[in-house]
Order: sequence, then C-alpha cells, then structure tokens
Amino acid sequence: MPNKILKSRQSQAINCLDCPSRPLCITGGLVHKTEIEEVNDVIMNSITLKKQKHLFHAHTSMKNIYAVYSGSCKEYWIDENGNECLTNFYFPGDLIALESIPDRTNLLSVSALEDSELCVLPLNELYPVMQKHLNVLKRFIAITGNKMRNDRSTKMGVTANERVSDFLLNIISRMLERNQTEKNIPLPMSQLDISNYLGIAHETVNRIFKNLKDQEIIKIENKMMTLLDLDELERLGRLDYSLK
Amino acid sequence: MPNKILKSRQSQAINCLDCPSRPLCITGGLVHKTEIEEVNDVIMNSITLKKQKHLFHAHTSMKNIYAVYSGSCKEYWIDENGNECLTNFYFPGDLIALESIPDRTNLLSVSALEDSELCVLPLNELYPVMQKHLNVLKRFIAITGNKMRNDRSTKMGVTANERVSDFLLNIISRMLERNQTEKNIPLPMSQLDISNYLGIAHETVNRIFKNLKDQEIIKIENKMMTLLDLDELERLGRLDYSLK
DNA sequence: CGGGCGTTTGAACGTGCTCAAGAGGAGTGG
DNA sequence: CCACTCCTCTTGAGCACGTTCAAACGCCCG
Repeated sequence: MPNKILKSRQSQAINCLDCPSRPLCITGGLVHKTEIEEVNDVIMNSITLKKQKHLFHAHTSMKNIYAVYSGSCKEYWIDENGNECLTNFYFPGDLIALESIPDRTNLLSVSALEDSELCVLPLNELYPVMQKHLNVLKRFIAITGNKMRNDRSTKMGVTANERVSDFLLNIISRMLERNQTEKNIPLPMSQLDISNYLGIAHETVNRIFKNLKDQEIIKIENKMMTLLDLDELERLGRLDYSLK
Repeated sequence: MPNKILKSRQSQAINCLDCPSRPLCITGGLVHKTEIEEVNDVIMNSITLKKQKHLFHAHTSMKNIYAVYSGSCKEYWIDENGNECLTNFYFPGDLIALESIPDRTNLLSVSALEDSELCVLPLNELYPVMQKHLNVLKRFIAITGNKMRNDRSTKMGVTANERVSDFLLNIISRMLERNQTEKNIPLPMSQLDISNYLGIAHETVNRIFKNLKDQEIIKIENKMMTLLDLDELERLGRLDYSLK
C-alpha cells in the first residue's frame, strides 16, 4: 500500500473536541467531555492518503474502522468483466468499513478521490468505550442506522433522470449537514464514477448534467456545484430530503 | 392497528434457547447460557400478525425492534404517485426496524406477507445487556453490518435479467442459511412485490420468470421454488454468493 | 510536450416500459 | 355453496428511453 503515511495523531493536532466534523462523527451529540475524550484516546493514529491511493483492498482482513477527517473516498468492487462497481462515497465525518465488521473482512475496496486524511479507530478498543458509556453505544448504533438509510435512499429512482437527481439531492443534503452552503457543494468524483455508482452509462450522466445546467437548475465548474433551483431538482427526483 | 394480538411470550413457549432461527438472530453465536438468557429476558412479548396486516406504518414513533420468528414481512413506502416502493423482505431470524433507531421514527411501513409471529425487543432494555455482555454487543453490531451487506447486494445488477437473478440468488442464499433445501425455497411475495422491489415492470419480472422456468433453471409452484441449475443462475446474475 | 483520462456530442440499436386484454385463483358476501 | 369481485399472473404489440459504438476535444499530470 504505497504512499500511505501513518502518523501519531497527537503530532498533528487532530482532536475530536475541535474537529469540524464532530457533529456527524462518532462523538456527535455527546455532551460529557469524558466520553468524547475516551473515544478520542482510542484514535491513536491518522492516515494521510494521496489521491487515487487505496485505504484497503477487497479481500483483505479488517481491524479498524476509519473516520474521514478531510477529503473524500470511493468504495467499489470489480465485477467479472473488470468493471468498477461503485457502492459508496465517503465525506468528512463518515465512518468507513462498518460493513466489514461481521467477519473482519473487507469485501470492497476503498480509495481516495482527492488527498485525504482519515482517523483510525481500532474496533477492539472501541467496544469497551461503548460498554462503559451508554451514549457512545447509542451513538454508534445510530450511525449504523443512518448509514442504512443513506445507502437505501440513493438508488430508488427508476429512470436515469430520477437516479441522477436523487444522487445530487443526496450529496447536497450531506454537504449542507457539513456546513457547506448551497453555492458551494463539492463534487470530487468524476462523471464516470457517478455512472458506475448509479448503474447508468456515463454518456447518459453527462447528458443529464448538461440538461440540468441548461435549465439552470445547477451550475458546475471545477468540481464544485452551485444549486440554483432546489424546487425543480426535487421535482425531478423521487426523494424528499426536506432541504428547505 | 387491527388484528394484532399481543401475548405474553412465556405463555407461547417461544424461547431463544430452542428457537430454530437462533443462529441468525441476535443470540446467534453466543455460547454462554447467561448471555442468551439475559437477551431472552428482554423479549417479554411476541406479536401474531395476520397476512397483510401492518407491524407499523411509516411516520410513526419506534420503541422496539422486532425479530421474525415465523412467516415473512415486506418493508415499503408510498411515493408521491401512490406507488408501493418495496425496500426489503424479512424472514425468520431477521431484525426489523434497525433503520428507525437514529431518531426513533419509522420512515417505512412493514406488513406481513403471510401469517407471522414476531418477537418484540424493547430497545432501551437491550442496551444494558449489550453493555454488560461484550458478545451481545459484538453480535448486534455484526448484524447491522450483515444487513448493510445484504441491502447493498440485491440491487447492483444493471439489466432486468441480472436484477431478477441476483434477487433469486439472494433469497436462495438466505433460505439455505435457514436450513431450507434447494428444493424447498419459499417465495411468499407476489411478482408485483418483486417488481416493486427491483424497480422493474411486473410484466418484465413475469417474462424473466417464464424464461427461467422454460430453461429449467428454476421451478415455481404454489409460492415454493425449486432450484434446478445453480451454475446457470449464477452466470445470469452478477453476484457471487458461493452457494456450493 | 505527449499521453491518458474525463467530458462532450451524434447516430443507431435494443432492452424494457406502457398499454391492453384475458385467464386463473383466492377471498367475500349473499 | 355459489356467484361475484378483486388481485395476480400471463401474453402481445408498439414505443421510448437509455445503451452502445464512434469520434473529437480539453485538460491534468508526468
């Protein structure tokens, strides 16, 4: 696994208490300082991951879960024809590898969409903290529930237009949670990634993006999206994210 | 909520220790009798649910999770056009309402596909057992991970043939886990349910079923499926369930 | 400066949808 | 117990959306 640098977390001044993504992450909603600090103590290391480098590959063993501190990642597998099938995108505050817990095996690969930093949470050290602090236990289980909801919600659309609109609404909703404004939505993944995620030809994704831009519903330049007409985008999709 | 009968669990002689679905359910893998018994003690009641009756409706508050003891359920929501969008099927040993934990709100409805029995697990009473017994905590989190994997795996196919094949492979794999033989796979849901689940026209589902039957890959009669040619079904799908 | 990736656009084909209609089966009420 | 209704399953025909194939361009990165 080249280009992956492990650093002691202390030396980087990364700390849950002043992490901007804390509300979304595992210490989100916790009020007692001791609870937060005990989770923070579990996270000894962080990983710096250069663009396109892998956090882990499919069919490897898993010991840690990871929290995105900065940047973004994609999760995928390679099918029998060599196609890259994307299963998820991860942004700051998201936990990676929750799926790998049952048999401690990664069934999917994860790589960075851009230069990223990730916090390392050794699973075996996290369990005792959950046992000691009910609020940490509740928080962790709530996060797994939120992931189930999020994973479900992005692929319900039937037509290509619905799927792309729902995808954008999902990204927008997650970015607004992360204190981005609607003029400032990062889209770090390529259109090809989006097509592989949605199970749609990349030409179709491109044409739908063009339509959305021509109709002045969104604007995209330099991997950043500006939302111009939320009402119309919600009308095109099937989901209600209640973004108002 | 008509036709829903709550009984004291004791009076029904339903007990985790001799439940046939225990290996798949929350006490699966546990070896210490005290652990199993303390989980069992949390489950005071079971629910008898007649076919088509609801366990709960969307937009209601949630206090319990449910374990299917017998029968089967479907989970769905109604979109703005009144279409029933199926999100999951639940079989004996499966836990229902894990998604509802974050905000204690059901976003989806669940109803019975056939007469069913469900065990009621009050969430607030389950937390202390997880805190006390590391193995119960690990088991619960493993189940959430398994659900994430299962939810993901059924909708990756792009073509209608792939989606139907993957759906059948998923059902078969879950039924073999439940000690069914490949000559004896229950399909309690209607073709309409399957089409609503897969996001495919029900006519298309029917035609693909007809092809699978004509090619002697499967046989279906009276809501029971017989698997005749696993190799061919796996070739048609995209997933590898390694069912051999 | 060259190569490769990502994006854009066009044209033709084909899968799967829509609409329509009928048969079979289960459940309900008289 | 039968008749009626509704739901599910089945099959056909035409159409449309999205794919596939092809080609060209811009741009990032080495």
